[in-house]
Amino acid sequence: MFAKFLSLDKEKQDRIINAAMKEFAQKGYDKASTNEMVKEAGISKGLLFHYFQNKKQLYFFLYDHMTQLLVEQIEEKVDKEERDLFIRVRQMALVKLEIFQMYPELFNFAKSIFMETSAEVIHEVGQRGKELLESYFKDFKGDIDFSKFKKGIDVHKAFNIIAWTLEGFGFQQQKKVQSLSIENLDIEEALKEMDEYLDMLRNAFYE
Amino acid sequence: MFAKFLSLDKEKQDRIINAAMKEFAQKGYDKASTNEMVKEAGISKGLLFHYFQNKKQLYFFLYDHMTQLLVEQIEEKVDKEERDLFIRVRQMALVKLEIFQMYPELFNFAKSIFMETSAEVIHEVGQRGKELLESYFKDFKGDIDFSKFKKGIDVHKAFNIIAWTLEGFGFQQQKKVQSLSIENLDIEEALKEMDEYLDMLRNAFYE
DNA sequence: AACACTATTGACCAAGTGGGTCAATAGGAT
DNA sequence: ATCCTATTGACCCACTTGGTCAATAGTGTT
Repeated sequence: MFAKFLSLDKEKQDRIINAAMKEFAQKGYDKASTNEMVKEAGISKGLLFHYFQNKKQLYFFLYDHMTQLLVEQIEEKVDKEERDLFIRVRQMALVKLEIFQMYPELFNFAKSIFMETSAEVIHEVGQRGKELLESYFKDFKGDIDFSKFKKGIDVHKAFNIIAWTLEGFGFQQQKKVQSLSIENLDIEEALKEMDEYLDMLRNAFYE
Repeated sequence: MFAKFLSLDKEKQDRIINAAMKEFAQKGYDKASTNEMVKEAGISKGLLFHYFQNKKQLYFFLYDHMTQLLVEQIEEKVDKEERDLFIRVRQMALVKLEIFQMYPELFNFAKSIFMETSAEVIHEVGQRGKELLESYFKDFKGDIDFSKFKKGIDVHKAFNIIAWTLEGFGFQQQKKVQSLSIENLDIEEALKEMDEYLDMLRNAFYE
């Protein structure tokens, strides 16, 4: 169904994907403008509608395509046998970083889907989202080794603190990239800093 | 200049303020629709433009009015002599909670201002924002007692972890309020939970 | 050169929405 | 009755929307 689009050279594909995700993420389905997308992607209006029948089809193409990418990457790069929470969390962060470098708008797009209120798409979004996200989180909770935690620590709360810290750190880095122009963010440096945060939390929560 | 508006009964004022902040926060200045605002507030289009000359004036009224409220409340309820980081942070959280109960959209509105890109308002926003936010954060960093921290702890990072945890927790509670209908959130319960998070972090970082 | 075939453009369309206006009405006070 | 203000919502025109389509550019084959 998207054979024409998928046979484009990858660079152009990605330009279109990123432009569309950015617009949908910022404005929501209804207010997102296909005009803005084509301007940002540097293609003509006609071309976008040559590849995708209409706005809705484009939206769900992005949804499915990006979901697939996410699942693939997690499957490939996260070791499901690893039982240490911090190592698992770190692996997830690496996956996120890698994807972010290719599709900087993907996570904003994903977040925006949760907040979507448009009557046009909300039903179908609801349907597709359920299964996937559930299986994804069940996988993750899988079998973490909680015996390493100090006695008396509420592991659920500890997990939240770790997640929120990573989220906050990620957001901070994202803003840094946006302000300091293009990809001259020192990734090594950022990872080192992230590890320092994780070390602090490991010392705080592990025996 | 806004005498007419300010002499309205407070309930109606707040309905209008909340509706406008919500719309601006969700869509950004340009795409925010005054039609949506009046629909949400339950007033007529004409009335809104009876109180405010135009959209821009409304926007900056909200900006100034909410800034003032925030500063007042912090001035009143945060003890500047208190040198313990956790106590100070908790006081700030209480201020935030109180404001949130009256203006649930205020913090979303504030966040949206930072991301505003509209040519119409961006310059003036930039100008007003600077002074205020700077003085606000200088005040806060004021003179916290860092001697209570464990040796070897990076206090800057510790502060970030605390801030991100509070942010994450706050966001979680906000979502809970939105989904579980109106104000039947148990505030006592929420505060207790927040204190448990703060206790965990105090144990982690203090000697 | 001539032809075929696809990729790509952008002017164009009808429908809808935007901010803002204003004559008309409702309500209350005197 | 009269005056004054608060409030309404139909209306205006400019602009944007998703989507179309005839025309053009580009590429390869003969």
